[in-house]
Amino acid sequence: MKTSSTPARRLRAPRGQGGQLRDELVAATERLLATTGDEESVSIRAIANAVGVSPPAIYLHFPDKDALIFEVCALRFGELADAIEEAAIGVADPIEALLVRGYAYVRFAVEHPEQYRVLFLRPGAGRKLTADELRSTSAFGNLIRAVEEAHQTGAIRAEPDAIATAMELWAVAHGVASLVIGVPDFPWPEDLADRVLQTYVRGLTSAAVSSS
Amino acid sequence: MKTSSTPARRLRAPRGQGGQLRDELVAATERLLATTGDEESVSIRAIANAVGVSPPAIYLHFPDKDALIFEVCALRFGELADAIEEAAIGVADPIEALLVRGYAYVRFAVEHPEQYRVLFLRPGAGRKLTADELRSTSAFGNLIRAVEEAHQTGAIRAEPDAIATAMELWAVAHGVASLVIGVPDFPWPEDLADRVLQTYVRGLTSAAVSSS
DNA sequence: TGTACATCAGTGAACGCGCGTTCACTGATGTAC
DNA sequence: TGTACATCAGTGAACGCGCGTTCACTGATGTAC
Repeated sequence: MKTSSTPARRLRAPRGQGGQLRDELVAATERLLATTGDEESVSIRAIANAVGVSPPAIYLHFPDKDALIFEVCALRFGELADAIEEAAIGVADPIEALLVRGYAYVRFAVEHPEQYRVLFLRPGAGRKLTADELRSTSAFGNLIRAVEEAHQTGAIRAEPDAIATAMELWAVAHGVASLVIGVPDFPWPEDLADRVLQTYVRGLTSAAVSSS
Repeated sequence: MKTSSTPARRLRAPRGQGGQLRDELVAATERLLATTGDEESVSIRAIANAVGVSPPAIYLHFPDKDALIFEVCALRFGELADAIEEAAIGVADPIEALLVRGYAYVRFAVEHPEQYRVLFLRPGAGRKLTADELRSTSAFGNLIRAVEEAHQTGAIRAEPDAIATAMELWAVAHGVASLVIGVPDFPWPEDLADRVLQTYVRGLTSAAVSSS
């Protein structure tokens, strides 16, 4: 059963519209990544076939395969950031806002496991993500601000600072997301993300530990 | 620079000792996985070359490549379980025991990132890990017992039960481990695992929430 | 108003490569008669 | 005590495959004179 037996040759773009194919390539790559979930199995030939174009045509718009994959990852990362912000809109309580962000993060990951895998779980996923880049990313920056807000209202502790606490929150949400994605056959409870995030944030709200 | 230019042909095993090569194949595969960190790049040819044997010799001991990789994963999983148990020996306080288990888990993962990747982060890693298998695994079973102990002494809440709480603890530890492995260039604080686990367990120790 | 030319958006065939696996074989060693 | 034979632990060469990428090319379309 060859599912890709439809050549469906694409019409050639008119004179000035060469960049049009570029967008279609990105879209097709994103789609293929979503269905296969494995960067390795998304081949230049498969992408070209999905768009209805010959493999070398891709090199008119991207220097190599890595550049194409990277662009798709960047797009997905933006979508993840948008999904989180959208979820946090209009949530007044700063604690609730933190929880809602965490849920949105996990939901995005579980609903797009293959893309999440490409973003954070594939070998060398974060290789290009340096400290400055990540900190300037809207997603992480927004989370830091949300933590600061919760801290300034006295709702949570944030030690030693908001950045460290944001990292911890990220780790907790990432833990639920990547575990559910990585071990999918296990009967994870529906409310795993809720419980973990609530317990963690409760740990942040409780009085400072008295240890030395 | 070909590092594998040493053929170093291995001596043929004596008559009854055919299984000897089997062990050497497993050891070499484990070693290669540890250095490359990617199952895809650990090829039949590379394994055979590392042992000093021809590629087809592998098929005298394993039906296919998957069977060999799976056996190596199972071994590593056992080592992870052992490392956790060893760390928990002699820790009387049940809360401290939970924390110590979490640290040991994260430490194992960070010290053996490639093996951890093969165990839990590669595509299809947990595909073969069904609920019953995992529950009967010593590693997860021990964690459940540790949670029960902490619950019975009144040190923590465990809702709805110890199994669910064990899953949550796993998710939290896995979060730190896989994030540090997945985004290695980010300046993670040294004590990220400590802080996350402590905060989470503090959330478990605090009084039950009053929400409806 | 016609024509030579440049440009653009691609195509078709082929490159070398490494992969997992198969197949027919070899040669030492033990065993039966 | 010698010899034919079975078995065991491998080997060497080759299979078909899909991969990323390159190279020479095509043919429609706009532009300069």
